[in-house]
Amino acid sequence: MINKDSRSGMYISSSNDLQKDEDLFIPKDNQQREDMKQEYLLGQTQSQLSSAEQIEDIPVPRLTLFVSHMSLEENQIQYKKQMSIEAQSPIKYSPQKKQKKQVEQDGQEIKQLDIQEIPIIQQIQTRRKINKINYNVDNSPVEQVEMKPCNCTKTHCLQLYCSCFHNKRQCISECKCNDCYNDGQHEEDVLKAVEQIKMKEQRASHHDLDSFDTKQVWGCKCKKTKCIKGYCECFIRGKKCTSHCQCTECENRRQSQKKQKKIIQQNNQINKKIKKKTQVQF
DNA sequence: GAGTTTGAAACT
DNA sequence: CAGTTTCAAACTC
Repeated sequence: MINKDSRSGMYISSSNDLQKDEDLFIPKDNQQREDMKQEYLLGQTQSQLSSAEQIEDIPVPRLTLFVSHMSLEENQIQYKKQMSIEAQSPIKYSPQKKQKKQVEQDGQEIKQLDIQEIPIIQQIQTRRKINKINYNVDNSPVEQVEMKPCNCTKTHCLQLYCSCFHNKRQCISECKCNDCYNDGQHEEDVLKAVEQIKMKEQRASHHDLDSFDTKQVWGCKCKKTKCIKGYCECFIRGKKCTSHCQCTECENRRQSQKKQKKIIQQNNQINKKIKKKTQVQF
């Protein structure tokens, strides 16, 4: 069931998913916590993480190591007691506030060590600013004015081709779309279209894909553009391509540190050569 | 701004 | 599920 928020114009699933997510992070006791963890991990490994290779780059799940420093102070011994490792889906992992609250509840100082490699966020964010087109890639609040208008001609702005529709937004006055149904006056048609897409998702997808979640990236299939142009789904979203992608000659993959070092060395050598040449010429 | 290219989405 | 078509955005000139 999908409803529409009258203030934001966004389409909202009325299921109690949020509540369920909330529950995930407030386990009543250790046993319950353990059960949920096992259940979640089992689901992940069976449905999505079929191989170690797949785990390499994908955004799911996020593993968090909880370490207790309490025991350290008590015994004056330099050791850390591992409490648990928890898997957290990128959609479901709790924001920092929630985690802090949980720490307070436990009455212990728990330090979180993210096992997942932290990406170079700054770099991505800079590029995001440049490439931020119609997709609300970082889910930041976007004013209607900031949205790039669409130009749909044939789809009544009721298919995922339409970036406004895809972002769960009504078309704006700047849009140059033809015969637009995504204008707030054809709510029934819009809801029908949304339902239809959701139905298709359920039938086709093998994971909990949400076509309307533009933060989710499940891999591009770029063939010619090396994933470094605006045609690439991953590139647009400021993400590196992963093993989910079916792209060819990709230049948007995370390189190993060794490779990166090699490239830097090569670049330095080239720069040196160029410097030498220019010095000789003058 | 028009025409071309591209890859996602939709269709068969 | 794979191949094809349609679509709108990105890109080029």
